[in-house]
Amino acid sequence: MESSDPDNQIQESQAGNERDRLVGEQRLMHDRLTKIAALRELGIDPYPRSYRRTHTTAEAVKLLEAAEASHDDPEEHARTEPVSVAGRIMARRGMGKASFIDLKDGSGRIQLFARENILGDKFELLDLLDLGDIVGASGAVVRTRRGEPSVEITDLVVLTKAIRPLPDKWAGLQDIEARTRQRYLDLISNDRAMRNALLRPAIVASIRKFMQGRGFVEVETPVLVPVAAGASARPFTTHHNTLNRGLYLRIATELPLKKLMVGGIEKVFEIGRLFRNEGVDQDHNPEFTTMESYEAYADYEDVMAMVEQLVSTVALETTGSMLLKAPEEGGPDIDLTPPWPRLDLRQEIIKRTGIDFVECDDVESLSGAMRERGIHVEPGLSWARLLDKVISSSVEPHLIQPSFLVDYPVAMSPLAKRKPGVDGIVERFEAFVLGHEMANAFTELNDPVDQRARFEEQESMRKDFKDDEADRLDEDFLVAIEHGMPPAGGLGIGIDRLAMLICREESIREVILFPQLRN
RNA sequence: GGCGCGCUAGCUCAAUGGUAGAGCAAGUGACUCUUAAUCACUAGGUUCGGGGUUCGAGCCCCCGGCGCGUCACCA
Repeated sequence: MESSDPDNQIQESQAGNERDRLVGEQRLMHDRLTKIAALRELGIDPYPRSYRRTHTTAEAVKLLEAAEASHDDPEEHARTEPVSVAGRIMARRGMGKASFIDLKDGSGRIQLFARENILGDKFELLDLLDLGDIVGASGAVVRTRRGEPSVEITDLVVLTKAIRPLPDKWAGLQDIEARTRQRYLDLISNDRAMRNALLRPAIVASIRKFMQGRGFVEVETPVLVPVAAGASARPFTTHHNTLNRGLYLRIATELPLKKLMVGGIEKVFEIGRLFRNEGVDQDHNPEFTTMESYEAYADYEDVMAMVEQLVSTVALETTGSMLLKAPEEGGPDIDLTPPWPRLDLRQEIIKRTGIDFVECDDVESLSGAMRERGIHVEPGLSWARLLDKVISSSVEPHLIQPSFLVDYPVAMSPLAKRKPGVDGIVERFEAFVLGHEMANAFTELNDPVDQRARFEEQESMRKDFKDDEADRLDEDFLVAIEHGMPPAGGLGIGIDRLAMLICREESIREVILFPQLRN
């Protein structure tokens, strides 16, 4: 470091002055950039193009355990063949002529044990390393006196110098805004964030496997659509320049999938992103993921059986159990083992509120009954929207263990088939766990004349109640089913909600890597 | 959108209206089995932004920004 060249000394002191002028994060970055320059001075590239590792950290630990298991001389310590590992420096404990480094990779962590007498000149490299840097290290895996599996390193390679510091090594990143805006820091420093990030794709893979195992064909249908139909929601709008026409982002995949039913794909499903131009809160994100499936010749009883099998199987595959233990923050254990109770919607509403929607069959009587029971009534809502409110405020919160609400009023369900022999009721169910709706399904309406009438009713609701979330008439779809859609059972299941359940997270933000923030 | 809460060092958090602090991270030094290493020293602040009240504001008031919670709606 010291130099007899006076110019050099002046430069060094100027550099020192420059450092003194810098404050906070600027100085932290300056120090790291200075180390990068020093590495280059030594002919070391701080960003080499690749590194050949022989073992992940988890594999290295396993290797040591195997060596110890086949080791017969208790006097001598087990020692593996040399390995090469790579990862991010998470902590460092310097001991003068020895140093301990915690290295983290995608599989776990391992300690690096650096000793000057073994590493030689390379020991000085440690002075140029920082927490957050990515390095490669090689050497035999041994166990230290304190029992920690460690790579006793003979070689150390800088793979990436970081120029910004990591979050607090103990507390991690706490601020929810920073955790979502800079999810990479969350993933590095919070184990639960990484667990969730990996659990969700495992859930999706498991769903796909389940559906494919039952002979369902996965398809992709358009995100950009001329009519945002198939559900009750406000759509996002966009514009195609060359075609010079307005388009919507889809709010459901239901109608195109049913067109494929007409076409003869008898078991079909799609896992995809939907977009709804509505609020952001603990369990709503404007873009979210669903799995929708349609099975020809099945009815909603078949679908109910499939849903309880699907959800319990996915939980078993991804967590090893159908029993979801309560998280540390508290809450009930959840048992997903089938069968789940089937609860008649009408009876459940009566049980919780005393309101019988068969008697309160118009807006006046229903809103009156709601007001009597202290349920806030927004003026100008349709009967269907009012009843939906009764259900979500008075029934859903009680559905903690998995259960099905069964048989909905036709006014709430424009795409579901009427239940034979029961006036005003359709064959529809929703699945609930922890008070959240997980799935919505019905025996699909395939009578084209009735379907057209239902759409027209929705259109008039849009006008009469200024309900811009009412479902929309899709002429192309009606023409399709006028050619004959087989009887079918359909399902929509919220992947984000399912991920929340299996991750035992209360907020949708914890299972979406980059959720929408407010404003 | 209404209401409530929050925003202080890179990170995690303190601070009766009265000199803005600690731990981690950083820098210097000591240390060859540590693991939230330890020990000594050093540096690091537009207290989210703007206005106001006050002798004096991180703290009280007003306006704005961002976030969270809650109410309403969608899965």
